Order: sequence, then C-alpha cells, then structure tokens
Amino acid sequence: MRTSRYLLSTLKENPAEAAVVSHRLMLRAGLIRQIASGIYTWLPTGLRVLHKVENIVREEMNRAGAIEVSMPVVQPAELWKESGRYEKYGPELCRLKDRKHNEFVLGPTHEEVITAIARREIKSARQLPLNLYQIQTKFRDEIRPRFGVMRGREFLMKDAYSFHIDHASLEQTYQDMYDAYSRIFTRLGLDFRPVEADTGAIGGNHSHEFQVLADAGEDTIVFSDGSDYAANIEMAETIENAVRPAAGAAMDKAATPGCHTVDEAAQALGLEANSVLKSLIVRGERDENGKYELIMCCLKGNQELNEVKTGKVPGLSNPLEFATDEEIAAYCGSHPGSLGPVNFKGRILVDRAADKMGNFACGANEDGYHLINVNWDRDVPNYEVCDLRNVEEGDLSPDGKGHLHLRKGIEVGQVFMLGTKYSEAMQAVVMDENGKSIPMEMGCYGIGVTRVIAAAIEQHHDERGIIWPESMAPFAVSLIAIKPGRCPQVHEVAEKLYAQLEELGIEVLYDDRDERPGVMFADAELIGIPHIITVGEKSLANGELEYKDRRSGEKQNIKIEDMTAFIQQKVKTDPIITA
RNA sequence: CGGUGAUUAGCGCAGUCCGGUAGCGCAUCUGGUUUGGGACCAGAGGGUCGCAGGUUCGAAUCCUGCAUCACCGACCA
Repeated sequence: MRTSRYLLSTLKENPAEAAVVSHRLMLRAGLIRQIASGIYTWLPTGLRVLHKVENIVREEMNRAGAIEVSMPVVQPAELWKESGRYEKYGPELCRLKDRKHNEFVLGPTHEEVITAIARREIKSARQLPLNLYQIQTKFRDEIRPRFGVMRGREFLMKDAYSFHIDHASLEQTYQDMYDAYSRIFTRLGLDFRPVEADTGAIGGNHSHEFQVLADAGEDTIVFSDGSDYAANIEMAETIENAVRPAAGAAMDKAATPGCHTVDEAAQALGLEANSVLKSLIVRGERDENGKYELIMCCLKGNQELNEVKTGKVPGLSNPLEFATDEEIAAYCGSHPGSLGPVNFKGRILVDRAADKMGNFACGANEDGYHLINVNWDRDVPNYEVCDLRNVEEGDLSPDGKGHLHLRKGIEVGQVFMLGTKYSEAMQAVVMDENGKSIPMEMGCYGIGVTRVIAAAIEQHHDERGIIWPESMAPFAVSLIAIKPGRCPQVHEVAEKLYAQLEELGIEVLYDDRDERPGVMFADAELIGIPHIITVGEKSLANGELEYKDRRSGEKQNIKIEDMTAFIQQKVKTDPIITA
C-alpha cells in the first residue's frame, strides 16, 4: 500500500475526550472515529487490525471443531419473550418496531436465535455435539459507554454456542474452548489470565473469564502466589484464620453525635475502623406480591461488601438491592450510620471475617449513639455466618496455598456452561437412546473482538504510539523513502524494494509522500508498524538500507540485496502455536 | 439513572463574568526558502458560536427550554 493512495488519518494532537491510552492512540493513529456515544467507524488501518484478530479467532475456532454461521442483528422480540429475557434483560436491550408495528430487538447476544436454529436443525442425538460460532456485530445500550471501543454500545464479538446430549460432552467442549481461547490470546501476544467468574445475565452454572492484565481494566481479578487459583473479585473467596477473642467487659453505650461513617465513629470512639462493625441493610427476595423483608449484613468496618456473593445467599434479592434510607428509618428506628445487630428485629447475616471480631463497636439503632464492647452470641444471639466480603490483598488463597493478590483486568473473553436454561425454555430437545425427548445441554463462549484491540494497545505502547504484536499489526513493514524527489536513486531503490516485498506477500505501507522524514517516522511509529525500513541517500552511498525494530528501537544497516531475506526472517517470528 | 462539566473553523482552545465588526495555534491551499526526527517566511480560504425561543437598538456573551458529548458514581457478557 502506498501512503499517497491510502487514508492514514493520523492526528498530531490528543483528542479531548479520550481518557485512557488505548482510546487516545486509536483515535490518533487513525483506527477509529466516533459517530455517536459508544458507536464507532473503523477506518482502514483499524479495519486491517480487526481482520487480523478475526482471522486468528476464526483459525482457532475452526481448529477446535467449531462451525461458522452468521445470525441476524435484528431479531424478533417473540424469541426473547419465549426465553423470558425480553422482560429480564432490562434497558440495555434495544427494542424497536418495524413498519407493521412488529416488535424486534437489536441482538446483544444470540442464545435465543441459536437455540431456535438448533431446535429446528438438530434432529438426532447423533448430530451432537455441535458447536456453532459467528463473528458478528452486537448492540447493547450501555448506561455509560466509555474508553472508546473498550465499552462501546455497538461492538464486534465472536460468539459460539455448543449443544450436547449430556453434561460430560459439554465439559469436553468447554475444555476445548478454554484451550482454544488460551491459544488465541497467546497468538495475539496478550498477557492474560483465565479466572473463575460469575455467570451474570447470561445464566448457567460454571464460567471462566479471560482477563488481560492492564491498569485501565474495569474488572478486579484475584490470583494466588502459591497455586494456580485465579478468580474475578466477584467470585473470589478466602480462608479466615483469625480467632475470635474472648468477650470482655459488658456492653456499653457511647454518644457519637454526627457520626455517619465507620471512620467517623471509629475516630469518635478512639478505635481503628477494623474494630467497628459495618451494618448494611439489603432487601430480601420478593414474594408473589412483590413484598420483601429487610436483612442486615454485618462486615468489619474496613472491609467491603461483595454484592455478587451476597446476592447468592438464599432469601436475598439477586441482583442485590439495597434498602432506601426511608425503609431503614421506618424499620430500624434510626438512620444508616447508627445501625447495628443488637436487638435488630430481622435476619442478621455476618461475614466470616466479622464473625471473628470480639469486643467491637457497632451502631445502637439510635441516631447519634454506638454500642461498645459488643460480642456475638452474648449480645447478639441469633445470626448466620456467610461469605459477604471482597477479598483483599494478602488474604489467604482458598486452596490453602499462598496468598491472594489483586490486579486490574480487561475481560476479553468468557466461557459458560449454560446447562439446559435455554433449551428447556425454548424446547430444544433431542431423543435419547430410550426414545425420550430431553433438552440439550448447552455451552456458550464469547470473545470481544473489538475490545481485544483496545486491550492489546493498553499492554503494548510507548510515548510514541502503538507497538503492535506482530500478529495484529495492520502492516508488517513500514517502508520510508527519504526525499525521493531529490534523489532519483532513493526513489528507484524504494520502488524496487516495495515491489519485491509485495511480491513476497509481505504487507508493506510504503510512505511515498515526499514528506519531511520526521513526519513519516512519527506516523510509522504512531501506527505501530513492527518493522521500519528507511531508504535514504546516506546509507545508499554504502549500498545499504536502514532497519529499525519498533519494539526495541534497535537500528541496523542491511545491504540492499539482503533486505528482503532479512525482513522475511523477521516477519516469521510470529509466535504461532502449532500444537 | 444521580452528580459535575462541556458544546465557538477539520482538530486543540481563548473570548462569556462586564452585550457593541468572531479570535489564536495546528491542519488545508498558493508562492518562496529549506531538506535525515512532527521546518521557516509571506499570503489565502474556511464559522447558521449545539438547537429553539425570549430580553435588548444590538446576543457567542443575559434568561428559559431542549439536544448532544465527556468525566465521577451507581450499573454491566
């Protein structure tokens, strides 16, 4: 490709709206342009990268035995009503009507469509297992799109769905997909971790996320330094090895006027936050009339409630809902900030770490007062101990091996065992050997193709721009001719080398603009092309060309006649897994 | 959805408090000088000041409403 005939679209200045480095560089390098909040055009350079990622994903999916299909973006609402998600999915599901007032949705995911296909096309258990995938546009009307394509509303996703006669077969395909994902992200040059994950809105009973480690990530992941335990913080657990101290002096009441937070109360009482109990009021499960009870959750004052784990406690609202201040005042007789388990009239859940506290302080259920020297059992006879808190840096690994560490991650893929959630709701059944019709076991497996690109940039950049992993680069080689208009030999050599590289099937961006060298170097480095060849008068005098490695910055001169072989060798270093 | 802020040339911004001929830098075009890391000089083009209404002799500026965008939070494969 000649730069003079291409749309480079690089920006010299930083766009005002971009807060994270990948968003900024994607705009500056001319990969994407925003057309509305969370909705982007992919410019030529960006699209080349997108195709690179797609092709690697496609190769590995095919290798793992999945079959490619393409499903519609616009889907009849009818299917979503059948699965029950038309009501359940919420405002993130974009709904629309056609001219005949029929209801449709923009697909945020494709379980409904694939299940409708499977129940019609799969006629015999002998066709199983079957794994179908597509690489296709999704639309989710996110509350707050941000960070460019990292959390867009319209995005490209590879989604695969597998169908099985039994759970053992599902487990096999789940493992195959897990392995395929590991190969994909390795080939893409990403530093990633598979972690145990919550199943969220998709449902199902077992799931792993593939997280790319990056400070800009929106997820917190937890892993052990003594084993291969790794989990999203939503799921992560720990072992509490503290021992509850013996109860001491009798419970007493202390005035804490104006104290509304744990820290304020602790300071007023002359205690550390970890000696004060944090009491939160949440809603229980709704009954058929929509009524619910209020439940108290107790944590150590310096620890955080984990809403996902708490929502899974039987009898609690899930997703977890907090009580309003009005509900709390009416029920407890005091406001948040003065709440505590002593004489609380409802169900009390105590986090496992908080259960190890003794002689602690807590709210008195009376505005402006706290209780001190409180002890479980003695002062609070009825309570349940559960796992309610977020794990913290340095906590023990739940397998007893090593300690936990927290890092930020970008979720680029997730694999789920769905079980029969959709096949039962939508009657996707096959006959078993006894002639009995049974719902198929299902799995689903997603990769955020557009998000992968942002994640790669978060991990691979410097002050000059993007440094693409070889496998994702929009071009393998940047060929820069210094002032070809002034020196005919430069022009001649550059043109010849360009033709040779093209002939070899190496993707070259040949900067033939006759710009000042600084402009061309800056663009090549901003776009992140891994190999930069410069043709200039200086080294031509010795019969040489200049080579620069974008990643290491190392330069070397190569004889003109050796350059094509040299580059062929360089381009071959793509870390393709041949397993 | 709550909080905060923004919207002026293709991009980045000033001007708004205190109403009076719409500006700066970059980019673009022309001419010249330069020529190995985002050149310099001279000139030119480019604007319904987000939209609608109001106040005023006069509105980018004041008032009202709306829209869009961003950031923080809540939420989220």
